[in-house]
Amino acid sequence: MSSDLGAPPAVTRRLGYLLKHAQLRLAELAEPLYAPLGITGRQLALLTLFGEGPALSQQDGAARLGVDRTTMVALVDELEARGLVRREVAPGDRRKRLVRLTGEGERVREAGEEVTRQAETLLLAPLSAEDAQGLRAALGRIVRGG
Amino acid sequence: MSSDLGAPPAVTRRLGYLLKHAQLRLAELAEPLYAPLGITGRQLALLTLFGEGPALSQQDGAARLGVDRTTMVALVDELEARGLVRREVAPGDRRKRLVRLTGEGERVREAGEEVTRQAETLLLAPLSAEDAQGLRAALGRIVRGG
DNA sequence: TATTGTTATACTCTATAACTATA
DNA sequence: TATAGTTATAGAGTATAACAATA
Repeated sequence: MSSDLGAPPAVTRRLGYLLKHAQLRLAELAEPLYAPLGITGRQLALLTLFGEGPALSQQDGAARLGVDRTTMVALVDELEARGLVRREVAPGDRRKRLVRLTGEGERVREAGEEVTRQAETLLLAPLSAEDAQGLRAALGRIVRGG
Repeated sequence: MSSDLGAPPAVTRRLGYLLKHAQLRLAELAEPLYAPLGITGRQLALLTLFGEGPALSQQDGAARLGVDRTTMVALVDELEARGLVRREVAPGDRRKRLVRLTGEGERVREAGEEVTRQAETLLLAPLSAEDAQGLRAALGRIVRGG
């Protein structure tokens, strides 16, 4: 009883621990799949964000992602440098920059979303389809704020 | 259809997004509760880790938490400076430092774990008891690596 | 006056490399 | 030679403050 290193440690039952490590594991699974596309998971999230629905300004995008608008500047800079998005002055308000995907950005987004599905499938592999769906739904409700 | 800002955005259905924001929300709920104890959530996780079972060396602790051993040095430094833990040379191996909670550290750990339960309860409030349990179990299985 | 994007700057978190002591 | 802890340093990632253009 002195080398009881296999005992279930309470830290690993904390939600904070579980959420952090689930995220780490997802990143581990996903990054190698993104690498061939030449983008990071973060960048793909941005392509997904700006690629859907009506064009968003940088600030709209920042708000949705929960990051600061100054952070968004750098993120959009990266994508613009790779030719995946372009900035357009908003017709109605010349202060705003609408972020739009280029043709190449659109292609990368589609390929990336397929890869995201693969990574999520790997992460959720230990769960039944039902439990996987339940996990996603539960997280969604938590995030949208009880 | 130009100001369709309420449409469900695909980014927010990605597991990466959900996990990150669930974590952010938990931190939001928990940090104000930890503040009166004079510790951060991170520090409490360390107290929980080192407070249970047989004493762990810094490196053992680092491995369990999934951080680098150099990171662990700084984390233990903080707790030691607050008088919550002390380092002891391991009897069998003078290179190792066993991290043990002081009496004060034990008191803070207990208070902190109670607060952690409260924060988790707040986070899980939108879920039924059954779904909350299902979420914890699903995350556990994912993290332990299916 | 207020807001959007931008820049400069600083802060936090974490890891890599190199050192010391022990094994 | 290898391992545990340590230190110095550097790299992400992010935010705050101040500025220019526009509203």
